[in-house]
Amino acid sequence: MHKQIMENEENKKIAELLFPDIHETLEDLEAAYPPRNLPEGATVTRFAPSPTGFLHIGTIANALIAERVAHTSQGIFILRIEDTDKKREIKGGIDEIIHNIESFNISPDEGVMSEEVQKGAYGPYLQSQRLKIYAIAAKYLVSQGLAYPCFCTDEDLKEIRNVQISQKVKPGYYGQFAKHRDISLIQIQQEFSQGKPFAIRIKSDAKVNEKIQFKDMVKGSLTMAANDVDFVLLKSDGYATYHFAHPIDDHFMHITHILRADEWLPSTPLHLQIFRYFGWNAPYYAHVSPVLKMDGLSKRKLSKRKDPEAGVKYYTQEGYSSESVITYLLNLANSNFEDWRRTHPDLPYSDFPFRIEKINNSGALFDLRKMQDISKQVMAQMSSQQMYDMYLTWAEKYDPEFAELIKKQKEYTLQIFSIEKDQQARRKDIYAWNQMHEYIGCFYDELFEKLPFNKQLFPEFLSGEEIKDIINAYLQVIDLKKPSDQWFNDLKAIAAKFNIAPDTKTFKESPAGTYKGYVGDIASILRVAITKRKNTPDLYEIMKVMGIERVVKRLQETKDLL
RNA sequence: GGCCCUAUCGUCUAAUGGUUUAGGACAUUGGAUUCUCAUUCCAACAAUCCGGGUUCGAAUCCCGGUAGGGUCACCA
Repeated sequence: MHKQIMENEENKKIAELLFPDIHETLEDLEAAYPPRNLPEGATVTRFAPSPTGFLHIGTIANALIAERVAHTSQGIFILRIEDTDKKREIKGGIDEIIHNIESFNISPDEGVMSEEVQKGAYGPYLQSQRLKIYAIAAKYLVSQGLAYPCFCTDEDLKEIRNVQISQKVKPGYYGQFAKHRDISLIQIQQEFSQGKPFAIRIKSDAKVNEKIQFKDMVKGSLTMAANDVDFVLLKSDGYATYHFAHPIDDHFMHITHILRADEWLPSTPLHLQIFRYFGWNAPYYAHVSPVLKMDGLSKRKLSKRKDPEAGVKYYTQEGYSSESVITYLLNLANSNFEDWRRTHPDLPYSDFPFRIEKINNSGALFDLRKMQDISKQVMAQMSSQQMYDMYLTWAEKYDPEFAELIKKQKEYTLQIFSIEKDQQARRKDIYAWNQMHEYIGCFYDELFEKLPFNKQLFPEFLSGEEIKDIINAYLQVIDLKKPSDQWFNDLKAIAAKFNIAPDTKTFKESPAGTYKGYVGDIASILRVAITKRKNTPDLYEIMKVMGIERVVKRLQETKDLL
């Protein structure tokens, strides 16, 4: 009993020696960050990326999930930046993260809003600015004998590891291998006098073969070995490790649900240990599997180095609309989203009742084809104005010349976007903005002139002279004010003059040689003449949008090329 | 290697011990419609990893195998 009291005294002295400038206590922190006043059932989630300069599509998926979980429960979604690894940090990384999640409509209610601005009463939200909080927490653990300073150098740790390898035991700083575990005040003072740097390690209380149980909202009930490693809490540079920052930040920010990547699952016992040491309630955990890719015969995570589609940049550059990416990711996370979308085509995705429990508990292969299909559907649903706005935003960055052109001819462009767009949807021709230039380029005279003219596109059974005659014949009757069926009758009439069948059926059912072709060939000639392309949307609508002057001009010019 | 997780058409998945001839979507193939193409519509193809057990009954529960994934840092 007497010994216990002496130890307690010694621990307090060690804490003072290690953290002489820290005078605040855990109670002060609790008072500074009181419980949130939220409606029953509201969840508080966070997205906590590191500013390493590369945003993975899976990271966006997790951000989206966290945002949906918070906002479908009237809760709060926080952006916290985990910038505790100074070596990997990249300049401008924070702004890039913010810019990216915003472009996917993922808006934090609280946290880091820009490099300079933070919002909310539970900050700071930049881990590099929370060092004092970590120190207060670490000092508490040391004073309780639950953590201790470790003066090991990299070489010391390497040596421990080598011994463990030769003895064929588990590597790590634990038990008998944790050489500073029972370091005394006097020893610490000695190390201190030599100016040695130190890290703070947890003093694990795990018993041999001890198991812990916890429930994960995605993976279900889990039994894992209790952590027996004296892992690092505070690095020698004063920054917290993830393992320490996570419980502390999420406790004082009153996060209710931890949504994070699957790879954290094995370290959850460490985090639970910390919550227990502080006597705090642990939050709910939900570990989300990563997006995978086939590599030869095995699956692996989408790789930053090998797979362009791993980066968010890929989608923004190619011009997948944010709605398309969100739809795909939501679909991957809650597979019933697809059905919901079909039955509620007009509702915003935010109305979808997202459920953590529905998240799949194993990784899915990324399917670009599926994504493209979704993207086509999303684009087909857009109004012409929406399409114009979104495309212009993209083009201004990635195709500035064309952006100028469509800005100058906004009304014309809107009309082009409305071709074959009835009440419900438009044609599903393209899935990304980078296909748009080629798709609609021929409408603009400036670009049309530059397009190569290819005689081969005309029906090969007609001579240049015959094609000229057909164009002339059409020029005589051209009238775009007629309804489309009458317009088409004109084409049939021309067909008749040139010994061409009025429809496919007649052509096919007549004996060989009766007709040279069918009315589609007439349309084809006009199509090629005014677009220089073989495949286009509805010819009649194209002509109407282009206007009679432009159509006549292009038909005239085509004759000169034959 | 230790610990953990996972296993249904090629891909994403549904089926919560009996509603099942295992459903849908993407992809693929064929057909119908259309002035081309794209659509749209119809159809076809196609799966419960293997072996045991529990049960009247198993994709579903249990055990073992196999395969894949994750993780074992003063990175996050």
